[in-house]
Amino acid sequence: MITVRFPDGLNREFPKGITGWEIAKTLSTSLAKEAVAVRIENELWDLTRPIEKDVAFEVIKRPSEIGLDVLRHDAAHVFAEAVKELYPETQITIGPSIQDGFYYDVFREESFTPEDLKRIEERMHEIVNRDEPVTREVWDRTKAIDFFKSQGELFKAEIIADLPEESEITLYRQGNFVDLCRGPHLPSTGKLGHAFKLMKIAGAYWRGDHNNPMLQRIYGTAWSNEKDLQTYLTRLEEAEKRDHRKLGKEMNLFHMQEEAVGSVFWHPKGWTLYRLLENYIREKISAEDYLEVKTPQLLDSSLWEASGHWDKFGENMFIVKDEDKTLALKPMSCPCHIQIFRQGLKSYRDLPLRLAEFGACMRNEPSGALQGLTRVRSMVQDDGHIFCREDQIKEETRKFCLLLLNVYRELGFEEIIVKFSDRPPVRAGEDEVWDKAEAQLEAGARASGLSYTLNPGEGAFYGPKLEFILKDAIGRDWQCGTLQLDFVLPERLDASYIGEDGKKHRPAMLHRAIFGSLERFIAIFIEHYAGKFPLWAAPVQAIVTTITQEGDAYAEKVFEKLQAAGLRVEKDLRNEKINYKIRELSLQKIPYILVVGKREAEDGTIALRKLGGEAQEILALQDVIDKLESEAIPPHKRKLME
RNA sequence: GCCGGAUUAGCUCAGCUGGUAGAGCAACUGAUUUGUAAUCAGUAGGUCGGGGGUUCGAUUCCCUCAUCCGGCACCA
Repeated sequence: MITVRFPDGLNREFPKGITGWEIAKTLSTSLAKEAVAVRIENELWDLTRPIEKDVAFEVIKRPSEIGLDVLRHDAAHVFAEAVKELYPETQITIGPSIQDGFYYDVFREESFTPEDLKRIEERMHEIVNRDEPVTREVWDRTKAIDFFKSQGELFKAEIIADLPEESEITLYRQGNFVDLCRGPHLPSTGKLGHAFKLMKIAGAYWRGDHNNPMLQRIYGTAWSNEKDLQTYLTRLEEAEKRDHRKLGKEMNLFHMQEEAVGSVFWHPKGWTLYRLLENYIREKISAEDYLEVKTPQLLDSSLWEASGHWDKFGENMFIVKDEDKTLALKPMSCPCHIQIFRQGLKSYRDLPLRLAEFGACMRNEPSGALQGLTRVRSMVQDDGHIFCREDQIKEETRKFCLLLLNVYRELGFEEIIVKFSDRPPVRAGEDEVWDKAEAQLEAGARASGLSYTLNPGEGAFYGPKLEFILKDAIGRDWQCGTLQLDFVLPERLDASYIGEDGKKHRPAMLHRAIFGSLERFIAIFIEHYAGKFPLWAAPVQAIVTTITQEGDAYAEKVFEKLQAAGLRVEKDLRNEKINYKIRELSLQKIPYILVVGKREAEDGTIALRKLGGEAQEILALQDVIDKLESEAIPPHKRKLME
C-alpha cells in the first residue's frame, strides 16, 4: 500500500501501482470526469501513470489554468497527428501550449493554405472521435534518435540529440502517431473534446534564429468547452473593434499612406489628442524639475561615430549626403543632450541635471516590423536624460519610477508589466561598474515599491534597464516607458563635472521616457479606451445639436457659452432627424451631446446625453457648463482643486 | 529582412471556372422641420494597388514591384 496526501491535508491509503485517474474516481465521478492530469509531488503526471510510492497528490481539473495547458498541448498533438495523416511529407518540430491555445511549427516544402487548415481541422475532429488511447513510453536516446531519423523527422532527431544527458526521453503514442514529449497528456484523444479551432498560418524560424530555415507555424485555440471557445472568439472580435488603426480612421484622428511609410499624418482631432497628452506629460515633468530643450534633427556622422551609434545602430539610421559631409537623421536624442550638458563647466552643484525633449527621431525599421502607430519610422519620444553623481542614481531612479507609475495610473492603466534587464553577455564597462549600476538601479526601483520580473542578460550594452510594458487590445506587449542607466556615453562623448574635490568627474546618465513614443502611447491609449476617451482628453468634448431649426439661435448661444468656458465644443445644426444625428454623433464617440429644441430654448435648459448612456438629463445651461468644466479637469490638476 | 494572406467607389465589402464591374453607407440635389442610435426620392462617383506577360479578350491566369494585415527575426 502507499499513502496519498491530498491538498486538504488528509491522507489515504491506496494499493501500490494505482493510477491518478483511479484515485480521482474514488473521490467523485464528476471529479474523475473533469480530471485531465494529476500533480504528483511537484510534477504533472498522466492520469494513467501508476503511482508506486507515498506522494502528495492533486487532481488537475479541465478548466483550471494548468488543465487548459494540458488540453492545449493535447490539441497540438492531435494537430500533428492530423497533419501527418494528411500530409505525410511534413516534418514536425515543436508544438507548445501558449496563452489561449497552442501552435505547432512544421516543415514542408509546400505552403499550407487556409483550405488545408480546414481539412486538418476536420481530421482533428475525426481523431477526437476515434478516441485513440494515449500512452507514455520511455525510450533509449539513441534508439529514439534513430527512430525519428528513420521516419524522416530530422528536426525531432536534432531536438533529442540536444537534450541534456540526464534527461529521460519520453514518447507519447496515439494511434499510429508517436511524438517526443515530456507530457502529461490526456488518457485518450476523445478527452480533448471539440472546443478547438485552427486560427492562422505564420512563419517562424527554426529555433528562433533567422539564419535557420523558416518553418510554418500554425496557431490554434483550444478550450475546456464549446461555450468558452465561443466566448474567446467573441472577445477577439470585440478586441478588433478597438484597434487604433480602425478607430483612427473612423474617428478621423490620423492616417498613413504609401508615400510616407511609417510616418503619421495627424488630423485635427488626432493632433488635439496628441497635444493634450504632450502637454500633460510636459506639466508632469516640469513639476519634477526637468528642463525642456530642443536639439537638431540632422547631425554630422562624426558625432554618431563618437557616440558608437554609427557602429551599433548604423543600419537603422537614415543617412543624408551634403556636399562633402555625411549627415544622419537622429534616431535618438541622447548624444544631443550631452552636447548641451557639455556647454560650459558643470559643477557637482548643478547635479542632478534633468534635460527633457519631445525628440523627433527617425529610425529605418525593418519593413516587416512596421505596424500602425505602435511601430513607426518617424516618432517623437518624451525623452529625458538625467545627469547625476553615482550616489544620486538610487534616488533619481526612485523618483522616476514613482512619476511613471503615477502617470500610468492617472491615465487609467492598471496593468503594467515591469522588467528589470541586467548585464548582457556582450557589454561595455567593468564588472565592478555593472555590479554598482545594477545594485543602484534595483535599489531605486525597489524603493519606489515597484514589483518587476527579472529579464536576465537583456540589458543594453551600456547599462541595465527597467522596461515598462503595456498591452494593446489583442494582448500584445509594447514597451512604452523605460529607464536605462549608462556609464558609457558620458565617457565616449566626454561629459564631465567638477566635484567637491575640485577634480573632473564623469556623471552617470539616466535615459528615461514615460510614454516611450507619443505615437505608440497614443495607440495604446486609443485601444485602452476603445476611443471613448475621458473628457479631458477627448478631442471634441461636446456637441450642440438641434431638433428643428427653431432651436438654431439658442444652439448658437449655447455653443458660444461652452466655447467661452474653454470647452472643445462643436455644433450640428443640420436639418436631419434627431435620431439620425444622435446615432451619428454617438458613433463618433463624442462624450456629450447637448440637444436643444423648442422647450430647452424657452426654459434656458439643455437635454444632456452622455456617451453610452440610455437616457438624457434636463439641466440648466449653467449647470451643464459647470458639470463639464469640472469633469474636464485633467487628472493631475484634479487633486489640487479638491 | 523572412513566411503566409490581402489590395475593387470616400468607407465597408460582393464579383464561381477569363467576355472591361455591383451593393450598403457617405457625398451632391430636391422633398421633409422631425424630441434621443439610420426619413424618402434622385444624381454623380471606379485605368479593379503600379508595371510587365499569356490570350482575340485579363479585375479574374502568370511574373514582378509597392503597400497593408498576421506571425517570425529585429526593437540600441
